[in-house]
Amino acid sequence: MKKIRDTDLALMFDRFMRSIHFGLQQKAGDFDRKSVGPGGGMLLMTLADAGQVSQNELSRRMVRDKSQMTRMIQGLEGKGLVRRENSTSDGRVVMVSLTAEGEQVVEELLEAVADVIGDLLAPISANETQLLKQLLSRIV
Amino acid sequence: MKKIRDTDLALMFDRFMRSIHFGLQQKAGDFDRKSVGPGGGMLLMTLADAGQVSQNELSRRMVRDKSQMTRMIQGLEGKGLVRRENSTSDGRVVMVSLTAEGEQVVEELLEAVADVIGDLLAPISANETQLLKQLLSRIV
DNA sequence: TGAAATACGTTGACTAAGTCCACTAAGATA
DNA sequence: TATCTTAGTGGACTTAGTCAACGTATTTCA
Repeated sequence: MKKIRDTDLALMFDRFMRSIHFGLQQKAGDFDRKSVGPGGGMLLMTLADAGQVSQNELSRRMVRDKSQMTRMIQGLEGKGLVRRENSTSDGRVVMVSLTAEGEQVVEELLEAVADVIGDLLAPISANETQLLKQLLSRIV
Repeated sequence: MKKIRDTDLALMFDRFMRSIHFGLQQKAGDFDRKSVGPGGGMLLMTLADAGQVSQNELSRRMVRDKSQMTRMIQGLEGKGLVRRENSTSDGRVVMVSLTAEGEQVVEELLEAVADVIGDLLAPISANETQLLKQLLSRIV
């Protein structure tokens, strides 16, 4: 059996992510009514996970440039999926959260993603999946 | 403890990959003499892993559009890092492989990536890392 | 307290990545 | 041979990512 180097993780992770995007794209018509795209989808999912957070925190979590955050959020705001509010405690920060419609879109999105990931995870057992998630959660 | 959903894997994987890119960027000056960038780097690493393969196989492995493959490869060929040769058995296919210089660049790149990934994997043990790699290799 | 440093977000300008379609040429099918 | 499929190329376009400059709000600390 071929030895797996740590660096192969990069290739494997990349491939896994791309497979998700690819799988989603195939069924994008089913749920991407608002055409949020991959980037917007990730942002919505992050918000679903994080609740109301500052843009700064978002860009930290998603490891994206703050300028990119601004623009992604503006796009989703225009579609009525997220809400921006000035923080009451710090005049510099803008808090972002999902609107009701955003919640609904994210729900459909999560369903589709779960579907695709489910297929990808088929080769390993439920226990192993659990283990994988635990390991990853400790890393990131 | 918060339940981790399967869909969170997407967020975690994405984040991990971005952390790698970010980490590499910090030290890009040390090894990216040819400025291959993230995309070129992934391609070189894939080639290092695969040996001589067709473009088609490459685009399958890397889950990227074939037209994108063409252009990425042209870029690296121009830098003298990869070689393109017509297949002797099938006139349609182009076989791609690393040049000697490409081998050297990829070696430095792998070292840098190993370094960054090593840092990221710090929170888990060597055994757990091994486990993680085994699980992933069965998935992708 | 007030000046300097720092932090959050926005914008502009640019480069890289990804998508989609049409097209050529070689192979496969029948 | 006529037709279908497959590998790769190129064009045109959209999205993503980078980098620096700027405005405004908050800390820091002399």
